[in-house]
Amino acid sequence: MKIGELASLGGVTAKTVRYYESIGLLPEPQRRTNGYREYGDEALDRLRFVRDAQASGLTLAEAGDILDMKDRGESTCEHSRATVARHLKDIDAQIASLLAAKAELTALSRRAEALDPAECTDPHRCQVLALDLPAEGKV
Amino acid sequence: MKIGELASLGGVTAKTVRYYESIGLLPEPQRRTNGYREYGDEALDRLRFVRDAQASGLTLAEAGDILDMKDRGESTCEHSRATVARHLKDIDAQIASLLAAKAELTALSRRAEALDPAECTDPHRCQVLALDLPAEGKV
DNA sequence: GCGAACCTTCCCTTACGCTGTAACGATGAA
DNA sequence: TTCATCGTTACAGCGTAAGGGAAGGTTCGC
Repeated sequence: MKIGELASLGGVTAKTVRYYESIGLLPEPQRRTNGYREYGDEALDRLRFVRDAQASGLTLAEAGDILDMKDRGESTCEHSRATVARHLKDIDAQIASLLAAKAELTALSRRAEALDPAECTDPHRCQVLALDLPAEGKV
Repeated sequence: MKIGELASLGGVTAKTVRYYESIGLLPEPQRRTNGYREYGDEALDRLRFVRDAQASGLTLAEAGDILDMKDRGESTCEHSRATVARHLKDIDAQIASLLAAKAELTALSRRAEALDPAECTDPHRCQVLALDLPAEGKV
C-alpha cells in the first residue's frame, strides 16, 4: 500500500509516517519504480503498536526502544517490562514532585484563608504576598 | 545598589535579573549616568517574592500576575488566592492525567506479568507488545 | 593600566511531536 | 489535455520554561 493508505489506516497523516521513518520508528520501506513508498501489513502493525504505546503514555522514544529490541530479536518481553517499569517510575517521580508543589501551595492557601479579611485592606502589604515561609534557609 | 549586589542578595545571577526585567517581572530601574542599573530595596523585596513564589511551585507568569495586581493597587489578597487556587487546579489536572497514564501502564504491566515466561520465546510475537487494549474504538 | 563588573544583542539550550512550506514529479479520471 | 490529488525532498518553525553563553564594547576601583 502507499503512504496515504497506511496513514489513514493507522490514524495518522502521511507526514507523520515520514516523520516516524526519519526518527527510526519505521524502517525505510521498499520503493516503487516511481519512488513512492510501498508498505506491507507489517508496517501497519508497527504503526499501530506505536500509537497504542503512545496512548498508554509511553513516549515515541520508549516505543522505539521496544521495537529496536524486537528488531534485534532480543528478549522483548523482559525488555518491554523493564521499559514500562522505568516509565512507571518516571511517572511516579513526576507525581511526587507535583504533590510536593501542591503541598506548598495548599499551605500557602490555608494561611491566606486564615487571615481576617478585614486586615486585607492595604494593597501594598498583602499578607498572602508576604509569603513568609519558614524556608528562609533552604537550599 | 547595582545589579550584581541585587542579584547576589536575591540568590540569582545578574543575567536572571535582566531576564526578569525583560519579561516585566521587575520594573525598569533608574540608571546611573554611566548607564548602570540602580536598584532600591523594593526591588530586592520583589525579587525575593518571585523566588519564593517559584519555590512554592508557581510559574514566573503567575508570580507576575500577582505582582501586576499589586502594582495596580487592586485587591491582591483575593487575586492571590484565586491565582493559587487556579494553579492548584492545574496541578490536580496534571496529576490526574499522570495517574491515568499510570493506570494504563500498570494494567499493561500486570498482563505482562501474568504471562507464562515459557510462552515468551518468540521474539516476533511478544505478548507484551501485542498491547491488545480494549481501546480499539476510543476517540 | 589591569581586571572585574557592567552594558547590549543575538542565538542556544532541553524535550516532545509533529506541522508548514517550498518547489517539484507522478497518477488517474473526465 | 487538463486538473485534482497524491507523492517526493529538505528545511524551518512551533510552543512552553527559564534562563545560559558568547561577542564585543564601556566603566569602575584600586
